[in-house]
Amino acid sequence: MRARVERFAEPVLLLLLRERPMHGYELLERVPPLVGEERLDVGNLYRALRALEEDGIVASEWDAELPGPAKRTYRLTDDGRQLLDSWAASLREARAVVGDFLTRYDEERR
Amino acid sequence: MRARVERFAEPVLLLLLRERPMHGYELLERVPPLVGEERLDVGNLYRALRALEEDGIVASEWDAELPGPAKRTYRLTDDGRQLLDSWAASLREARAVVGDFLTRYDEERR
DNA sequence: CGGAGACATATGTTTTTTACCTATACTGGC
DNA sequence: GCCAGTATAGGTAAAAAACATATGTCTCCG
Repeated sequence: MRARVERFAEPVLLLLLRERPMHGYELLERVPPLVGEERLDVGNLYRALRALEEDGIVASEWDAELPGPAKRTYRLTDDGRQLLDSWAASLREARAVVGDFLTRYDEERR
Repeated sequence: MRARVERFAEPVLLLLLRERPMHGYELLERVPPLVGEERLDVGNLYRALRALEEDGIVASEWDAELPGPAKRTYRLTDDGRQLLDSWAASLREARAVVGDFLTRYDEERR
């Protein structure tokens, strides 16, 4: 019964892409440690990326640097940066709410 | 796009019931401020309570103190206390994960 | 040179969680 | 008698997550 933040993978994705553009497979490896999970579902990751692209949060292009399987490099758009900022604000609130819960939990502990 | 902790209403329920037994309708009023939401869905609340009871996390009995509609008073069982403890531990972790995210977010802000 | 395994992207389906809506019953006050 | 507040409960739709499978490329190894 692990407590998890809803859709937390999304802001993590955006954060990583703000640091530098990368492709999906790399995100697949880099997201989990930040989320505190073993692994990220592959299918859902690519679906999420395409959804974010539809909404103009990320943009991608195929890498033509020949060798290796076709890969798409994603980068954060300006709208994406804004979305990340609002995720951050919202996560700060959520963290405070959990903090209040824990304070109250510790208070009346017995 | 509010960041919410998955199933957060449940540990809040348990916390409130640890403080003192109460009935569902009272929880309905007391949970939302702790969760940082406007309201808690009525139907889901009672469903959750019955599920928790099936699992031996809470126990309830009808109040026969006549006036008013029939009401059920819920209290936390020993198993419930244990579950609350493990929720708390898990929420502490989740809070730390979000904290790390925010630190990293603030670092490379630009 | 054939096959295993890592890299890379993607779709389909099921389950779980949440949201939304409706139903029922008792009581007090107007 | 009816309306609003108290109290519990079911049904169903939508959203999110988990689980499973497909397809193609390239590298390394025997």
